[in-house]
Amino acid sequence: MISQPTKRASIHDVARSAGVSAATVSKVLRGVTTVKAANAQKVHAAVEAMGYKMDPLAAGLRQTTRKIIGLIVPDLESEFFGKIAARLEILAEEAGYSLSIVSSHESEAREERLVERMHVWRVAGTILAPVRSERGAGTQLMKSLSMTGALIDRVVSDDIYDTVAVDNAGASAKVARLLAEKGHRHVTLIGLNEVSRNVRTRASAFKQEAQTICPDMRVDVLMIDEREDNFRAHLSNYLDTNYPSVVFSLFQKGTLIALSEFRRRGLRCPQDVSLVGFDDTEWMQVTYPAVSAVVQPISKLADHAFHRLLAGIEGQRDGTNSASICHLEPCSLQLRESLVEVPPVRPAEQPQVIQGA
Amino acid sequence: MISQPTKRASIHDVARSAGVSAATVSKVLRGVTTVKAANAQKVHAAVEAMGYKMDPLAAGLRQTTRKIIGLIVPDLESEFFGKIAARLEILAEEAGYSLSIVSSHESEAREERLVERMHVWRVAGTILAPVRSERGAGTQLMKSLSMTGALIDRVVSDDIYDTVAVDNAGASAKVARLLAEKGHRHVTLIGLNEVSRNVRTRASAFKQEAQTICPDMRVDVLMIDEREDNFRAHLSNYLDTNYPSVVFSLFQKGTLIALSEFRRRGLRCPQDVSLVGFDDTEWMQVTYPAVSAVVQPISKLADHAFHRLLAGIEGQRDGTNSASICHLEPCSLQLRESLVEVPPVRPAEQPQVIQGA
DNA sequence: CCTTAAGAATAAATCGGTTTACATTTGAAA
DNA sequence: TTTCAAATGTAAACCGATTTATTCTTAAGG
Repeated sequence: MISQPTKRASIHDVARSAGVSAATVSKVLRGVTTVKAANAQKVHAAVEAMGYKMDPLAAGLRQTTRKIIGLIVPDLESEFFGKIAARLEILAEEAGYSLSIVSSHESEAREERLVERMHVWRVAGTILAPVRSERGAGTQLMKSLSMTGALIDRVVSDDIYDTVAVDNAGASAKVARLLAEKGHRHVTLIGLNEVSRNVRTRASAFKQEAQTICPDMRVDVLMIDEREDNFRAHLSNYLDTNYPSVVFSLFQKGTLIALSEFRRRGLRCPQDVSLVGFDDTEWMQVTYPAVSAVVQPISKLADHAFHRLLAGIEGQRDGTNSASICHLEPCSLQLRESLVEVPPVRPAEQPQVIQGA
Repeated sequence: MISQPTKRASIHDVARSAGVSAATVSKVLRGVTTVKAANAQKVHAAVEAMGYKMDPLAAGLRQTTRKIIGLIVPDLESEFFGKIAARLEILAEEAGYSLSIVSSHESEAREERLVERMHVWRVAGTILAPVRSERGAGTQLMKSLSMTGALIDRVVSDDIYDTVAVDNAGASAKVARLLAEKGHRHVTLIGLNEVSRNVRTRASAFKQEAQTICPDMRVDVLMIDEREDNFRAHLSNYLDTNYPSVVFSLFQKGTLIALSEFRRRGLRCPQDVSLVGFDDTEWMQVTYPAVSAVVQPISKLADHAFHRLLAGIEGQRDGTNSASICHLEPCSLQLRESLVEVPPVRPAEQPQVIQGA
């Protein structure tokens, strides 16, 4: 709430003070070497003396793009995208860019507007984590505006942009093999039918792998279309008449709901039923039992996306225009107390697949 | 990865196409009324025809500040600051600004650099959530650069900037009164001695209120200086020889650790020991028992900070330079299963205060 | 019909840098 | 000492808008 009386120093003020031209100051500041050492010294002294800081936005005015990278995520509240943003911020700065973070708030319409915003801001490149998939409105607009970019997370592959995502299918298959090894023959997958394809991919990959390596494994899929609110009720209803030896939750909150539902109905975990979750988080190591989970390599995701984008930005005039790359980052499995060898066999129940409303 | 062949249309192109001057186009676009309707129509038609979008950064070049508001938070991974950022993003856009979100990654040195970045970006105002407090490096630099701003969250009051924070003391006192009412006479507070003063404020306010309204209440304070890793061990050690009727966790993760530690040692919650946490989150309603918690009014915090900042920006030339305002937003209490009336009295133990290493 | 003031439109300056095109030094070879 | 190329330096154009100072219209009043 203070009024700034003194006008900010410009590059011309520095030039005058140093006794050289503005062009020379510009060269010195950008590290161009064709400047006599004596003059460079004078410029540095002047800059120091008057505390000059150049305006990075004005600097980019003459270029076609500015030293800015755009990041569009579906939400900022989740740990996942928060970590992505935090990591990318560091990477961008190390590369001399500043990161402009915006959230589409899970709205495709907004996603489209944000893509346009990145365009008018003349960002050097945009990393888009689409609300739905690589076929959403945002990606389309990016293409039609010929923007440089990369896609991340809820994405499979694209003809134009490089894509970087977690290997959902591979991780699910790995869990399937693990559960089979541990003797589990009755698994329940729980998931939410979101706009994002991720959860569905996880489910189908699990089923396929299970089918292949262990045909006698019963796999129930509890996939709810509705809002989360009813999720617990559906699960509870299911557990009234079904007794899986292990539950594999395909989304983070489901893991928590399953754990608390076990407790509510007096099921001991892992003695009565094991639990594995997709997506690891801090609290899973402090619950009792600590929960086994698929760990998504969030930092690596960000690293890879960033390097793909940078390649796109810097190799702009690369005539080859090589085909886009589709990168899948493998997940690791964090084993904790909630998953054990299958308990002694109980009377077999009839296979059954519940498909939510 | 596509190269953009066609140069972007500028305001001059639009002017030429519409058969008027650039100045006229500028007026039409900014809604200045001294333009003949016929010309305005032509401009709009031309804009539409060539898909012109003005460059918001070039537009602000001539002004002393741009239509940008800066937001500096200590981290982006937490739900708390994620929600703050998400809310402010919406508010800023509604007011015609765009929000530039950056994270200081809990580093005061970085916080300082980010304040400087906001300055060179010539933002209209900056909302700073300091790493430490209003007396940190970032706030100091903001003052010495005469920047417009507002402080949020880890902050009490300031002579220059308006401050907006949660009423930590009030909430703690409210919990103290509630626990007293419910008959609890042995409470354990658990907290982490962070750089932020928040947790310490919560502890001392609780003690003071307890002292006042219920002098016979025993209040143990378990405040750990070290990293979180050892926290669980300290708590476990404490519970070996102490039997509080309720634990009040002063930070979110502590709530989870307490809950799981209860289970590990076979303490039934809430029958054997009640639990209340500071800072509510999604998972607390799905655990068993569901956890009672102090709900921080995150959105309101953001709303208030934003309106204070906007007042600062727009009332810039307000000669009165009214004293800064210190706003405390009250918290509510979400009662769930984990807190009950005090169980039948057990043999009294000797009062004791444990102060972590 | 002539003045004159308000109303509209615009050329040019400006913001703070970069880049270009050209001028001036410098230094080594002739 | 002369010559020419390489090394340095700079004025001016430029980026894409806004704003100012000025000119050109228009319309009311005498």
